[in-house]
Amino acid sequence: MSEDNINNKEESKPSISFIEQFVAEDLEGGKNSGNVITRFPPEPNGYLHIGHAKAICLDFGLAKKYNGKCNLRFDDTNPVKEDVEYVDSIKEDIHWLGFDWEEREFYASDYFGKLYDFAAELIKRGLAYVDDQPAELISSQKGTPTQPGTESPFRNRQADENLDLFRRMNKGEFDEGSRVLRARVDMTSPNMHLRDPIIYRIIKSPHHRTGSSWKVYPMYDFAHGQSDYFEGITHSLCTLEFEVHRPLYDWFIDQLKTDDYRPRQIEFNRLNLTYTMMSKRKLLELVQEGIVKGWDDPRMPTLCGLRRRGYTPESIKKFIDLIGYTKVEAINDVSLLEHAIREDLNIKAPRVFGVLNPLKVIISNYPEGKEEDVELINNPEDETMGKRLVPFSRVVYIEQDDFMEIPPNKFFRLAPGMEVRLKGAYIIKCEGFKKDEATGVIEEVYCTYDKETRSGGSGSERKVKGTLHWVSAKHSVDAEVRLYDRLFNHEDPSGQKEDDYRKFLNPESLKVLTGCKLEPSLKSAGKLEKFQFQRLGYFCVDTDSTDRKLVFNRTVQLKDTWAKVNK
RNA sequence: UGUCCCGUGGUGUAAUUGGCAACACGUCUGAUUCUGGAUCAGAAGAGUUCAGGUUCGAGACCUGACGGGACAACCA
Repeated sequence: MSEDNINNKEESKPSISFIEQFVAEDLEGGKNSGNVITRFPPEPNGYLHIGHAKAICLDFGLAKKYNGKCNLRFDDTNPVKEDVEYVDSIKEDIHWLGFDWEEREFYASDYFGKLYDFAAELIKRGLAYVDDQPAELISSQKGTPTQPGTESPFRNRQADENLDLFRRMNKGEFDEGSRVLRARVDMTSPNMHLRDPIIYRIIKSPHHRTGSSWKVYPMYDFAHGQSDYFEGITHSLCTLEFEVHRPLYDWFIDQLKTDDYRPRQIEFNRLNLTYTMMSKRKLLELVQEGIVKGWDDPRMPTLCGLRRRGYTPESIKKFIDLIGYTKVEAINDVSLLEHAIREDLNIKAPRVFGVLNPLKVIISNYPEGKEEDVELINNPEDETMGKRLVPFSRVVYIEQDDFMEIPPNKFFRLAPGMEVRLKGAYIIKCEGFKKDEATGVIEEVYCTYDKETRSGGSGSERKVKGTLHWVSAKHSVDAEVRLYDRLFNHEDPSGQKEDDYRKFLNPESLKVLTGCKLEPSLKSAGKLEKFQFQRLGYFCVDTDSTDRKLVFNRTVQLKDTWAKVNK
């Protein structure tokens, strides 16, 4: 192999997605004067979820990489479903992810005037007509994917009359549903979207931005492509289901454009995650039916839910980077998302002691009333995070799981006669325990400690098989800890034809633990602050937490090879 | 009985545009560890849905099957 080849291998760039390849080609071809302008176009009718994050990362990320701009545009063409509540949450979530649209905050409703004029122009050119038929009739005349449609009796209405009716529709002279404006394309097209699509309908509810100045509203298909055109979008990135809409968008732009410029639409696969679902409608049902506690319930795949769960924007972006953009409809394993958050928090989260299911351990030869501070490293992955002092005393709590009366093989924890290290403190030996014979519950464990084995001390070299986390009973703070598991116990809960997704709800998706014992330093933790509870997982302070009642959420468990062995 | 899109280890993606399939997650070993975490070393696992064709050479190109998906809201 020549030296050149070796160098090439070492320098080989990470591959870019097919979308980015198209963009790069356009740039090389001198299209759009070398500009890249994208847009993220949410409808303000729900909260953003991780699937939207995939689009956001693409739209904003690509623009940034190619020195372009990305607009935020709310597709607010349906006043009956949309609300400012959603506008605000969407903006917050995009910022949280770390993207910014500067002053370019647009609304499809900004273009209602232009869109109306364009529709009027289409009428004048004989390319649009007012249809007086009811919805069911129009629908039945559309035909089916395998059968051509039939033409409306109003299809050949004269332009003057169409124009007059369209104006009067907008003045509120007609009832909702009584008339629509349709584009005059081709009722026999194999593409259903081209069969004289409805482009305007009468809606009399007020709009969150334009109030009641309009009585007629453009359909999404009539607003979206043209909005891109008005904004000078060069690359219009969207999900696969809009592929069949593209010919329609092109048809509109053909009527509208005055030069060579036109936005290039590129479709990619939407994000699917195992054991959850992304349908906004179904997520709304979970909220409305009280199955979850709100849009920001930590079990939700919404960005606010993930944020409250303890996910970082970096971990979400890393995950999205890992899964890539293709045209294959894929379902991604949540374990990859979990890997991303573990990897991020491993570096960032300070380690602390928290005992979820406390078991009292009495160290009988440790002087009563004595207490001492032991020093612990905050994060072995990052020395700059320093050390802290944790109080130790005669009575400590350990995890119930860390003691067994009759241990199986390879149980490196506490059991009668066995020794174990209390991390950062001493080696202790189990001398006995107290058990409620009726229930079989272990109530207390009695140990002795080896004074010489204090961590960092002269006798600390001695090895024992297990190391446990612990909390001094006297100094511990109580907390509620919420353990989350997947919301559904089916990989694809909403993809089952026969069964409603509700059938697959995991009854154990939330377990609330009270009386958990935490080390005292946690008392002052701020909301959403993240920690690794050593040997257990990553946790963050819930937004419900107060000074009087600490509440933590478990973001994700640590990998647990013992649990696997134990199976 | 249509039109459009897609088929690469268990999962998600690569393959310098035609030169004998790479990475990540997961899985399994082992080392190490005062977290059964992290880290380190290693392993197993696909011959690219199938059948033809073009070519010296195909995961890439062509044809045809097969399989999956999208499209029939006055939703977006």
